[in-house]
Amino acid sequence: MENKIYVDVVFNLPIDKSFSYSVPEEIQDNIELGKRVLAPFGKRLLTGYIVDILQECKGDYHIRSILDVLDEHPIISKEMLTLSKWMAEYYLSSLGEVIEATIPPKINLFDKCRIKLLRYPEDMNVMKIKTPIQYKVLMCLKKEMSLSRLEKIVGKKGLYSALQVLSRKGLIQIINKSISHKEVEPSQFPSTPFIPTKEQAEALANMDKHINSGQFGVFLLHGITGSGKTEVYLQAIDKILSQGKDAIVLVPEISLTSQTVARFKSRFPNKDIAILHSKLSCVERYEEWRRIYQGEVSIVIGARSAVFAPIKNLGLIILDEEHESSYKQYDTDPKYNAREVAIMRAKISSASVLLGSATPSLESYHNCSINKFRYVKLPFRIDNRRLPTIKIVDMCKEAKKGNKGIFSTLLESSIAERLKRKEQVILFLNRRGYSTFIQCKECGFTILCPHCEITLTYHFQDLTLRCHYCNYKISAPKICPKCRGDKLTHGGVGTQKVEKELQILFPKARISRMDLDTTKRRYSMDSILSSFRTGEIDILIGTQMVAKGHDFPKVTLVGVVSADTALNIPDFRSAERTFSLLTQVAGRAGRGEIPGEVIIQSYTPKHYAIQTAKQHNYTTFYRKEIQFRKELNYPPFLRLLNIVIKGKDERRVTKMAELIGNELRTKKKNYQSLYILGPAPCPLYKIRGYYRWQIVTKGKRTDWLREVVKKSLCSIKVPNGLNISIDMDPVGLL
DNA sequence: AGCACGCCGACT
DNA sequence: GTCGGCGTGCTC
Repeated sequence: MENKIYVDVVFNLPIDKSFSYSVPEEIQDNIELGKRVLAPFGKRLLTGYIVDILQECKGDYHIRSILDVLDEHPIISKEMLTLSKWMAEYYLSSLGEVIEATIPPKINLFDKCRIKLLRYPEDMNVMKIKTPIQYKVLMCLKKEMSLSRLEKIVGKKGLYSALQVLSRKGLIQIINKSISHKEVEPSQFPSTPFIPTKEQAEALANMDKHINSGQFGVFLLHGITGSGKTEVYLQAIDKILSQGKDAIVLVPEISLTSQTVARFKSRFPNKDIAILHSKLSCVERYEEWRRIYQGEVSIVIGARSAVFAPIKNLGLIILDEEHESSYKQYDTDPKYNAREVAIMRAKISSASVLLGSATPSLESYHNCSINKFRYVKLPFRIDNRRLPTIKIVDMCKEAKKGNKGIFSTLLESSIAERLKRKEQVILFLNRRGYSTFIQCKECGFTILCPHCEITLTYHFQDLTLRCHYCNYKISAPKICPKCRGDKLTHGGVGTQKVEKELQILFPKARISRMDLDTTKRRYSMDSILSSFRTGEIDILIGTQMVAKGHDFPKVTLVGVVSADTALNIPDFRSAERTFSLLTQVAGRAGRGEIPGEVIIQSYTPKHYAIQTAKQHNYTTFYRKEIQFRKELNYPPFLRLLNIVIKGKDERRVTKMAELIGNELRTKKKNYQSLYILGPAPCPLYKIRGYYRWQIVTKGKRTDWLREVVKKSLCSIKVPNGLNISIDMDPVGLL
């Protein structure tokens, strides 16, 4: 006598709940955690994921039965399910949505879920075909048909129950050709001889002990630009592979995958490598995922979402440029950070994490200082090549000299010099002109919020300056509060403008621009980069994307058109971003034989982020920055959770924001060290007709933050036309 | 998220 | 009279 079995199922819906179903006896043997099921949900038929198996079912609701199990083998492993549950809780997302984010998109479309007609009833009455839909299904089915096709013909209404009844009567069969599952023997990998430098060897020896022990551990590899971090990655992976384990390598940008893959392939020629990122087509992505799932692959290289690669025996996750904000997903739920997820995944799977950066995030470096992470340093460049010399041009002085253009005389003459010598130039520009800050052209002063120390944003409707964290408001001054000068200007120059002016100054130079606009096409970035590498371009103008990881030996000059754009972004991380950006771009210069030179233009040349970048001094920058974070209660000392209210009707948005703000403030009394800032307009408070306000919550403990926010939001009904999104550990810049 | 129920305005 | 707007509430 078999016991009845129930399953808890979650769906890809914004519902923070699982639903219990009974399981028909015929498919009870097929039930397993992490498999997909076809289940009736209201009037709909949905694909859900088994997250629990129960012997009995309590609850006074009417229990329905699942229709079918869609997988032969679990699509979500036990470890991935544990990880998903943690993510759902931590990022305040529904489990179903998290699970859906961890598998390739539209995977359900690849299901060959088909309906087969077994026999046609001679007499409808004998078979008790009662409902019209059952009749319709039988009439439509010739021999075999996909479920989606059938749905199109007969409609969704009542289809699931009709199918259920018909399959019970043995008239039809529901077939799934699902993903198969191969167990593969981990093969021994012959290691290729490679001689690491003294520093690299030391770094590796440090890690080896822990990697060999097969225990969870996080390493921060702090290697200055050009110190050969990639070689350390390769060595670490070699170690992991020789243990029969597999590795995931995360890179911050899709553009970096192809060159990383090339490097890894030449190093591990007889290993299969999979690539995962969002610019792959659905089919390609699914195919790569399938290869990993079936154990054909030992190394996965990819962007953020590759952290979910279905690797079976995970040994190591590498995050290159771990400080990059692109590891944080901020547009769709769950708003996860691949760095945190990687660490959690490694913990669950007893694997290691290797975070690499020339400019570690404050959080990671701080974690080293409290011994949560292990710190490993590569302090020298390969072949002891010198770091480029950095010159800072004070643009205030430049303006006083009467130079009103974008380029200082030094930068202009330096460019001319390189052109004459047939060397290459990169001009870097952080085009974030949107943050309409006001800066004094005479003394470089920007007005900061007295409470939050972030740049105030100019609102032209009511001529005010506002803090978008706490909504501190003053009317926009006409003269500089510091030097009494009257040359207050709006910051922000675009790449197009730079290109135009440059073309006028140097009509013969071959200039190319690389930013979001010119790289939208799939391989356009690769083609721009390769023509720059082969010397078809003299000057490359670009945004952040030129700063990252590329190796151009012929580049001897890097110009930063304006270091202030990044510095004046209204965000508490603006100094950190400026420091790392300047360090990264500077790292592009002098990678060949000829030493490089960097010229940084700024109206605030004395700022510590710019000064420490000039001196290549991370430690000093860290000390100053961590002190600032401590004084103003910013991460890593307090944690942030951001609530964004979005809608087309501005008044309704602000009203809702106030309502939530009040609710939070009444609820926060039960908790210690909790701060509610705002509501205030978002830095980009109007996008495509939508108004956005935010409430920044700060607290010592993330669980309390989540609890307060959860409780406050569940007592508020969100009306139509308004959207509320929650962002744990936001990286800012919405 | 969908989908239905439900309760008020302008139409054949 | 009803067609249809979208507010509210539920889905095992």
